[in-house]
Amino acid sequence: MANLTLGPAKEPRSSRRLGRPPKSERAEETRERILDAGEELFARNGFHGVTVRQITRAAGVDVALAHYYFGTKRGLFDAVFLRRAEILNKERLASIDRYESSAPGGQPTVEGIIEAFLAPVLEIWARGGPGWDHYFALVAQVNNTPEWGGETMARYFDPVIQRLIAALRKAMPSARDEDLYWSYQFLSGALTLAFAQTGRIDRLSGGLCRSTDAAAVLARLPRFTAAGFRAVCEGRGLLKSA
Amino acid sequence: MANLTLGPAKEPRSSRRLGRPPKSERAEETRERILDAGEELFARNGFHGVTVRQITRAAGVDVALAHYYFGTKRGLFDAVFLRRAEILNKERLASIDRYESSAPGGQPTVEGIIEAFLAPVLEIWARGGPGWDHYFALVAQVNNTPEWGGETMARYFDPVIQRLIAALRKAMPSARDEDLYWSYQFLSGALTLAFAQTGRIDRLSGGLCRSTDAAAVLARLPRFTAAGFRAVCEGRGLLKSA
DNA sequence: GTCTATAGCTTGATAGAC
DNA sequence: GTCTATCAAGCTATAGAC
Repeated sequence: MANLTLGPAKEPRSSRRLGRPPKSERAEETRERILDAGEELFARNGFHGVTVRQITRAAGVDVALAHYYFGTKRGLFDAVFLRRAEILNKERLASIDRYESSAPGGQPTVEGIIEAFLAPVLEIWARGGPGWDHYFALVAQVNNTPEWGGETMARYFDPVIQRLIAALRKAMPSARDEDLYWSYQFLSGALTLAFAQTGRIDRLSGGLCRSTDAAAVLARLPRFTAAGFRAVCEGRGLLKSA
Repeated sequence: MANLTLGPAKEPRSSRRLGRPPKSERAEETRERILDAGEELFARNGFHGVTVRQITRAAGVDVALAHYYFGTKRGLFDAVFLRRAEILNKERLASIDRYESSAPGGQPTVEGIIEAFLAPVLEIWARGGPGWDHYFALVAQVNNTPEWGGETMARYFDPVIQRLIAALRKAMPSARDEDLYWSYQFLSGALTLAFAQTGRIDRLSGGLCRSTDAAAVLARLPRFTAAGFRAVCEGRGLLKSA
């Protein structure tokens, strides 16, 4: 049934497999096929909009295997979400570190930091292929899902974001923390809606812009958000309220 | 079952009630109670995450009544979405018109237009009560839903957005249309993630900021996005690619 | 308009043979 | 590891009494 209170994944009843000790190569491939199919279908229809049967059917394997490998439907979802989050986080941390330690004149700028944060993501989006495409669309949905969306995003991504905020704080020493956090919230919303690829901008622009155009986002979003950060975090006293 | 291809609402089989001719006051109240409950539950769990039974149970009415009034589950969803969209659009159009016809010196600015566009929404969010709260969270989810989300947002909101773009085009005559549309896409993502109230910024900021703080958004989002528009739409030649 | 009753299916999950 | 078979529970939607 549709469950209103969607907690974290329950432990698989048969506790045989929690980590990742796949025996044969055939088994590992089966596991990956389920993850790939789940990624695509969860991204397209959301957690509740897909059945385990649809996923295994798309993967070309038996229903029971999904439960064998992942325990519950939610366990499968979490596995999908985690798989690429790890890669993404490593890339972004490395990029920020690299920029900070080699900033021109030893003085990192807001523009430089945000570019360093966004570029790896947008380049993966542009060049990563359909798997990444689906994954980013999934992140967009989770980011906008009340109740468990915020908790899930925090669990997987907050360390990198804290790293980003710290870097920006150093570049804008007079900025207030509330302003930094809210500005990041705006950046996050803008970025993930771009990921969602809903086709809305295609309609709105009469075909001039395309939802799938990662290069267009890369060319504009860093500039847009860096200017936003400066306007909010450096324009003290002008804010109407806290 | 969970339906992968979610088209527009099907005509109710019993074509008795499509428009809005509610006879008794009692009947009208029943209808509204179903809409209210649907609004809240759809917002919290998405279209597929809620059952018609849960909605009618929350509304304190019989299951069959939901089908009597709205035909299908999707018909109910669309009715929920439409109800407040109409109000919202009227307010925003009026606000932009009002600003344009009374701009200081007859010269509307980017900041003024965006403020005029955002203020009504954010003020309704701040003061509208829980029904509006749920509604905005629902919009956030739909906006980030691939496949039918873009189509739905376009259907209900595009006329107002075209009005906004036209006003901005006049204020920045040298801006390219692609830049205007993409900038609006970023604004839309930032705005709707703020609506989503996922609690993520609460966690991220260690309690310093609250997802529910409409005043904080009102104080920052117009400034953030106006600066973004200027940076993208007025900084010609500096863009890496189209 | 409202409710009872039910048709007809699909769901997540598991047990157990191979 | 993989598959067959199955369960209890829940689903949307409708027909028909009141």
